[in-house]
Amino acid sequence: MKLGCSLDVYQANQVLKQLQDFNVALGFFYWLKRQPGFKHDGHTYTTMVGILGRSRQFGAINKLLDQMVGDGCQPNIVTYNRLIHSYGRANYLKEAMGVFNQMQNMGCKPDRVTFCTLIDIHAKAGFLDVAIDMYQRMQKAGLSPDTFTYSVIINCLGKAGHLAAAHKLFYEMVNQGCVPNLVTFNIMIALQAKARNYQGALQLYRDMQSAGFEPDKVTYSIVMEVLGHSGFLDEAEAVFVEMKRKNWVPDEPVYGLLVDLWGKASNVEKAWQWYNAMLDAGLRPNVPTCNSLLSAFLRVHRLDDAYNLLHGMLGFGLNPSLQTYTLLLSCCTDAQTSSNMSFCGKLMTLTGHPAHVFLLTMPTPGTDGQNVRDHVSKFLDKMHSEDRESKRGLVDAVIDFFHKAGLKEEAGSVWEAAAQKNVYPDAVTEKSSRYWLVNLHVMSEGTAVTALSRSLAWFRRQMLISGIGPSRIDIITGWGRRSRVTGASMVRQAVQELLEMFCFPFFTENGNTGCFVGCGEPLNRWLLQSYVERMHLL
DNA sequence: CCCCACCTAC
Repeated sequence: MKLGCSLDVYQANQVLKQLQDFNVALGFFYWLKRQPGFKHDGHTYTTMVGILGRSRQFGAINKLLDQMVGDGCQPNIVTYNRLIHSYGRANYLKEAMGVFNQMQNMGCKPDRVTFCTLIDIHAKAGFLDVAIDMYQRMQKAGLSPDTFTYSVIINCLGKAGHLAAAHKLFYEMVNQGCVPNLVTFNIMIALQAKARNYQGALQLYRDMQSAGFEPDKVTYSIVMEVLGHSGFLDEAEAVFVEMKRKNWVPDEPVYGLLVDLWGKASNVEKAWQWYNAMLDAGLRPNVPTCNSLLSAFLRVHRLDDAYNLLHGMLGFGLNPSLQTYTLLLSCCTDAQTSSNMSFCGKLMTLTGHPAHVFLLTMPTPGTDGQNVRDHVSKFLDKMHSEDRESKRGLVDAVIDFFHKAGLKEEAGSVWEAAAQKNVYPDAVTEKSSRYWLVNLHVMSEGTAVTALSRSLAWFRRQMLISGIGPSRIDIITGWGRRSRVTGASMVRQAVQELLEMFCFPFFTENGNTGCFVGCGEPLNRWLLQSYVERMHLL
C-alpha cells in the first residue's frame, strides 16, 4: 500500500476522527506512526487522546502523552480540555482537577471550554458548590459566559433542584444578548418536565417553535416523555408519528422511551408491543430498554416473562446493569411470597452483576459496624464510574432490603458509607448557620427511616463534640420515592411514626404536613438522649 | 482540522 505517502497528517486526522472503536483507532494511529515520512502533530495526538478518553483508557492515554512530548508536541489547551472531560466523565474528579492545575503550571491558561467542562462534571457528580465556585473563577479570569456556558449552568442548577435560579440565569442570558439555541430550549423544557410542570414544558415547546426552532430528536423525546407522564400516551405516539413524518429515523432510545412510558402506565402489553416493533425495525435492544420492560413485568409479578427477558438480554450479549440489578432487588424486597422471593434471587444471580457478590459477601456487623462500612466503600469504589443516580438507586434498594429483612444495623452502616461517598449529596444540608435540612423525598421508606435515624445520631455526636447543637432541623419527606400522586405518602407516615415513638419535639408549619420541624431548646434536649444513637435499630 | 451543553434506565 502506498497509503503512507498519500496521506498527510491533516487527512489522517480526518480519518482518525471517524473511528469509534478505540482499538481500531489506536491501531491506525500506530500504523501511521510507523510510516516513513509521516509525523503525528498536536491535532492527531489530541484526537487520539479524546477517543481513548471516551473509552476510559487512562493507561493508554498516559502512554500516548509521553510519546506526544517525546515527539516534540506539547499538549495544548484542547488536549488538556479533552483530558479534563475524559476524567470527569469517568468520575475521576481529583484527576480532572490535577490536569487543571498541571496545565496552569505549564503556562496554559484555562479558557471558557475548560471552565465549562469543570462546572459540568462537578455539578453532575453532586458537587454543585464546586461548580458554582468554578463559574465564579471563570468570570474572575475575565471570561464572560456564552450561550454554551449559560446552557451548562442552567442545566446544572435545574438538575440540582434550583429551578428558580436556573430561570433567573436564563433571563440573565437573554438580557446579556446571548441567544438561546435549540439545546438551551431542550434544557429548559426538560427542566420543566423534571419539576413535573408539564403544562409549562409544553408551553415552552410552543414558544421554541414560535422562536423559529424546529424540534430535533431530543426535543421530540422530551415532549413524548412529558406527554406520557401526563397520561397522554396516545399523544406521545402521535409525536412519534410526526417525528417520522419529519424524516427523523426513530432509533433504539426512542422506541425504548415508548416501552418505558407504556410500562410505567402499567400497560405491559403495549410496552411489549413497542419492544417488538423495535426488533421488527431491525434494531437491537439496549440495556435501559430491557430494564423498562423488565420493570413493567416485575411490577405486575410476571416473573416468568421477566426471566425470559433477562435470558434474552444475555442472548443479545447485553450486560445487565446496576439498574437491572436494582429492579430485581426491589422486587425481591417487595415479594409477598417466599417462592417469588427465591425466584427473584435466581434472577439476581443470573444477571452476574458484581452487586450480587457484594450482597452475598456482606459481613455480619462488628461492634462499630466498621467492617460493613468498609465492605460498602470498597464496592462503591468499584462502581465509581457509574452515575450517581444509578448508585443512589442501588444503595436505596439495598438499605430498604436490609431494613425490611430486619437487618437494621447493616442498613444503618450502608447508609453511613454511602453518605460518606457522596451518594446522597442533598440529603443533609445546612440551609443557614445551625439551620439544617434533612431531605428524604427521593428515598424508599426503609432508606428514609434509616437515613433520618443515622442523621439525627450524627447531629447528636456533632453536638457532643462541639458543644453546639443545631438551632433548627427541617425533616422533608415529600411524597416518597415511587409515588407519582401527591397526598398520601408512605415515607411521611413512616417518618411520623418514628418521630412520635421517640418523642421527637416536632411541629408542622404553614399547613405543610410533609415537613417536620424541630427547633431550639427542646430539640437540643432531645438530642442529648442516648437512645438517639440507637433509633435505627427499631 | 482537535475540546464543552440537552433526551433515554428508579
